[in-house]
Amino acid sequence: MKRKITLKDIARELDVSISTVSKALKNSREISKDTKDKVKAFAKLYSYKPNIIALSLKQRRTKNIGVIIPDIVHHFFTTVFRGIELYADAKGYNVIACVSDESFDKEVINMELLANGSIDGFIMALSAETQLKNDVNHLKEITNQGMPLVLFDRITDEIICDKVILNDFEASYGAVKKLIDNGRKRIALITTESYFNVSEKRAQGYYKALKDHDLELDEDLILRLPYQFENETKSETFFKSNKIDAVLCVNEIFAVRAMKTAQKNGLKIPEDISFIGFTDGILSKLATPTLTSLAQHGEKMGKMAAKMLIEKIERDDDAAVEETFRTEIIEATLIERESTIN
Amino acid sequence: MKRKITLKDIARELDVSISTVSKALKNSREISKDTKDKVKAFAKLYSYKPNIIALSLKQRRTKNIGVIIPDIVHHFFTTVFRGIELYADAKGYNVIACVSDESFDKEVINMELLANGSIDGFIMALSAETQLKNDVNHLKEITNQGMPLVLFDRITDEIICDKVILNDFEASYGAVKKLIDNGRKRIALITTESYFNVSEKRAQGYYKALKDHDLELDEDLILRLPYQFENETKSETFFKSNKIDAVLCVNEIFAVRAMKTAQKNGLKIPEDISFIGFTDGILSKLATPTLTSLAQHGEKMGKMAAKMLIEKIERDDDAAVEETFRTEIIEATLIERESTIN
DNA sequence: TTGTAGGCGTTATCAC
DNA sequence: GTGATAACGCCTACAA
Repeated sequence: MKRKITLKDIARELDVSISTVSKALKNSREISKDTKDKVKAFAKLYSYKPNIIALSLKQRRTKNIGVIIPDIVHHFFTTVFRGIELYADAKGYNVIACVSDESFDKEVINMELLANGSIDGFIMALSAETQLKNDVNHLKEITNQGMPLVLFDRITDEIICDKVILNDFEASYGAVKKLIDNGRKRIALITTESYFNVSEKRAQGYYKALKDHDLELDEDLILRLPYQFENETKSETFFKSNKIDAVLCVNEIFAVRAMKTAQKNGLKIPEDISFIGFTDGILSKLATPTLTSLAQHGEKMGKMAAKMLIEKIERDDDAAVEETFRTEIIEATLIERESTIN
Repeated sequence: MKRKITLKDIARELDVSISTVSKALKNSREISKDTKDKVKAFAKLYSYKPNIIALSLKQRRTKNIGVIIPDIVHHFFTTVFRGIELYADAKGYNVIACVSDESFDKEVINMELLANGSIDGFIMALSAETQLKNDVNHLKEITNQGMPLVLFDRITDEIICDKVILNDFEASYGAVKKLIDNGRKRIALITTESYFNVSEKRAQGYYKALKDHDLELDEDLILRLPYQFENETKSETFFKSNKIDAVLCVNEIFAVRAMKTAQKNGLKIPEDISFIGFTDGILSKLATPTLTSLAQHGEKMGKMAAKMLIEKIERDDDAAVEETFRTEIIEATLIERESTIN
C-alpha cells in the first residue's frame, strides 16, 4: 500500500518543522497567516489526513467500541447492532463487531484480542455457552482493568456494570394475561432448551400470570426446544397430545414454526388457538396468519447501550467522579395481529 | 480507564532495559534463561499484553478490515457479513462494520474515516444512492491510495478491483426457464424501483428466458416497487388487473408480500400461480406456502470476499508482484419448495 | 513566529 | 547478554 502523506513529508517539502505544520493545520495563532496558508494549501493538495493510529496511541483513546453478539442472523441482535452502529457513528465512534457464535471460547478470545488497546469499551450479550457455564471471569478481568462495559439482553448478575434489558417478566405476564382475558385456558409456553436469563424471566412471567388467574401450571404445556431447531416432530407431538388453546413463544421463529405445525394438525388460528411471540421482526409481519408479538425495540436498546457506553468512556476523563452503574429497562410493546383475537 | 502494564513498567520493576524485556518475551536467545524466566513470570503475573495500537503504528498494519454494507437488516447482507467475520476472525483480523444505510454521504464519510489508518482494506457493497448517482470517486481515491478493496454483490464497472458476485443473469434465466417448463405462460417480474446492478442483471435473465422460449415481453407484467415498501395497493392492483400464472421476485421479501397479496385475491399457490424469489432466508422457509427460492450463499460470498481481501493485504508485502484483479462468481442454487410445482 | 524535545508502546539495529 | 537509540506519526510544552 502506498504510504499516505504525513506531517513529516509536508514539513520536509515546505522546509519548516513538523510542529509548525501541525500547528498550522490546527489553525494555531502562533503561526503566521502566510505559513498557515502555505501549509494548508499543500495539505489540501495532497489530501493530508492525520493518521488515526498515531492519534490513538498518543491520546490513549481509539474511538472504537467493541460489540460482541452471540449471533447476527437473529433479527433481534441485528436490530440492536443497528442501533449501536447508528448512535456510535453519530458520535464519531467506529464499531468493531465480533460474533461469538454462542461459543464461550470465541467470546473469550475475541474479548482478549480487542481489550489490548483496540477499543475504548465493550457492548455485549452473553453467548449461550457462557450463560450455561456461568463463567464470567473474562468479563471480570475486563472490568477490573477499568474498561467500560455495557451488557444487554443476555446479562448476568455476577458482573457489576451498566446494563440494558427488556422488561421480560412484565411483558410475558402481560401477554399471558391478554390471552387469559380472551378466554384462553390451556396456555402453552414454548421456550429454549438451554438456559438463558431472558427465557427464564419470561417463563416466570408466564407462571405468575397463570397463578394470579387461578390457572394450574401444567408442565406438559411447556415445550423446550433447541435454540436452532430443524426438526418439527417434537412440536408435532406436543400439539397432538395436548389440548392447547394458546401459546406464548420466547421468540418469533419458535412462534412461526409452531403456527405452521399447529395448522398442519388442523388447528385454526386464532379461532382454535392463539399465538404470541417475542421479537417483532419481519417474520411476525409476514407470517400467515400475521403474528401478534412483543416488540423488543432492539434499535432503541442498541442506541441506549451505545449512549451509556460512550458516556462512561468520555466521563472516564474525570477520574475523580464516583463510578456508578445503572440498569436501563426497555419496555416491550404488544403488537396485535391476526394470530390473536382482538 | 486504568493504564495497562507496559514493557516500560516491567523494565522498571525488574531493573532491566526495555529492550531486554521485549526480547525476553519474544524468547530471543540473546537473553539469558534467567532473565527470560524472570521477565516472563512477571509479565504473566501482571498479565502483560502488547498494546495493539503501538504495534499497528510500528508495523503499519492494523489487522482490521472495514466492511461497509448498505443495510444490516436484510438477510442477505447479514449472511455475507457473517461469512466475512468468520473468515477474518480465523485469520486474526477484526472487522469494523459500518452501515451506509443506503446513503451516499454516509458511505463516503465512513470510508474516509476508516481509510486514515484504521484498517488494512475494505469490503463493501454499494449503497442505493451511490448506484443511482453512479458517483464512485470515493472508491477511486481509496484504490489510488493503494488500499485493497473488494466489492461484492452491488458492484460497479467503473472501479477496477477484486469482486465477488452472484451469477444473477443465469440464475434468473434458470428460474424463469423452470417456470416455463412447468407450463407457465404469463410470468411476471417484481423488481426494485431504483437502479441496482443486480436487479438489472436479473431482469436481463428474465427477458432472455422469455425470448428464448417465444414468450412475449409484456411491460404490464413488470412491477417495480420501492425498496422498503409498506403499502400493498400497488401490488394488489397488479394482481387484479393482470392474468398472471407465475412470478419471479428479486428478493424474498417482495416474494412473500406478493404471495400474501395474491392469496388475498383468491389465487391458489402453486396451482393458479407460482412464485420464485431471490435470497433463501428464513422467510422463504417459514412463509405459507414455503417459497421456492434462489439461495445466494451469502456466507460463502462473504468468506470469499474476505479471503480475496486478506490475500491482497498480505501480498502487498512483496511490492514487486504485478497487481492482478479477479471477479469470483458464486452460483445461486434453486431451492424448490411449495410455491412452485415440482 | 518558529523550532526542539519528549513521549505514547513497541521493535529492530547496533554498540558495549 | 544487555542496553541505548531510532523510528512508526502525532501532539504539546517549552525554548529560541
